[in-house]
Amino acid sequence: MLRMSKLTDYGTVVLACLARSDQTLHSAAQVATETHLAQPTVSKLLKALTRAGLVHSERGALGGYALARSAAQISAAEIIDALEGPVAITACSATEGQCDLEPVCQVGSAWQRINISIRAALREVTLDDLRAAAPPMALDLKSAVAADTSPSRA
Amino acid sequence: MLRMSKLTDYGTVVLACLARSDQTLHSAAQVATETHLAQPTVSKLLKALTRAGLVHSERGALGGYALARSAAQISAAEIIDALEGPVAITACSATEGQCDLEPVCQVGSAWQRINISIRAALREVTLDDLRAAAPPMALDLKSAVAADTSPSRA
DNA sequence: CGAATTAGTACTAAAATAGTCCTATATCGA
DNA sequence: TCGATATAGGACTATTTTAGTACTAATTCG
Repeated sequence: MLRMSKLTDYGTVVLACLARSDQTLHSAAQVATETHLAQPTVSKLLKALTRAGLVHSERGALGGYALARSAAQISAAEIIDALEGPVAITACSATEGQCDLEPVCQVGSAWQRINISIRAALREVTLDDLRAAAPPMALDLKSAVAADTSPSRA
Repeated sequence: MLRMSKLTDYGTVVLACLARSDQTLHSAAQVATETHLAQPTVSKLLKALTRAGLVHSERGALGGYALARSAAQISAAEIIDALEGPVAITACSATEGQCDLEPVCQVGSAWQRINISIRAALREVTLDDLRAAAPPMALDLKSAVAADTSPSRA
C-alpha cells in the first residue's frame, strides 16, 4: 500500500551495505557483488544517491562511494525523495482549484493530508532504524484527518 | 510518497458522492455527472467497489448504486484494498527467504513493517473522516521500526 | 415485450519503471 | 606522461502497470 518502486528498495539495500563499514570507500562493483544486484543498477542508484547528497563519491582508480553522513542521520524520507522524487498523489492535489468539482474534492485534500503525515513520520525513521529488525506497532492516522496539531511541512 | 493510483482517488470521490445521500440509489451515469468523471470510468470503479462489498448494487431499470454500509463504517484501508488489491512493497518482502542476500535484506522487512503500521493506521480512517477537511498532524513511525507494541495483522 | 441499468470480459493506448549501454572525466600507479 | 580503473552523465530500450474504452450478457421495471 505504501508502494515504492523496486529501485527505492534496492537503494535502501545499497545504503545499508555502505552503512556496514561507515567511512570506507566501496566501488560500485563491490557493492553490486555484496548486494547481488546488477552492476549497472547499483551504479544508477549510487549516482542518484550521490546527487541527492546522501552518498559521497570519489573518482579515480581508488575511488568509490561512502555514506555522506552517518546512518543515524539519514532518514527514510530522504531516501525516498532521492530515488522517487517528490511524488504528488494526484494531479488534483498538486494544483488546487483545478478540479471541476468543489463539493466532493475535499476528499483529495484529505488523502494529501494523510500523505503529509506519513512523510513527517518517515522523516523520523533513520537508516539505522531500517537496518534493525523488529515487530510492527500501532500508529494513529485518524487524527491526521480529523486533525489538530503541528502543521508540518510537505 | 503514499502513492495510490488515480483510480483509487477517483474511487474515493465516487464513494464520497454516494455518501452524500446515504441510502438513495444512484445510477452510474448520475454519479459520473456529479463527479465530472468519465462514465465508463465510474462504472468500472463502482463495479470494483461492489465486488469488494463496499457498495450495494441493484440491477434493472430503476437500479443503481448505494453504500453498503454507512460512511463511518468504511475505512480508507478498505478503499485502497478494493481498488489496488493487496500491494506488497517488493517481491522480496512478499516471499521471504527468496532473497539472495541475508545480511542486508533485513532492510526489506523494515519497510514492510512500516507498511503494516501505515495500513493499521489507515484502517482507523473512515470515509466520513475523508470527507471532512482539516490541517495535518504528526505521527510516529520510528517506533514502528524500533518497535515494541501491538503485532497488528497485515 | 421493450427500455434502462448493472455485470462481466476483453481490448487498446499511454505512461511509468527497470534495466542497459556508451562516452566523458578524474585519479592513482608505473 | 601514459595506461588502467572508477565514477558521471546522458540516452536509449524493453517491460510492466495503469487508464480508459468498447462490447455483450443479464436483470428488472413499466
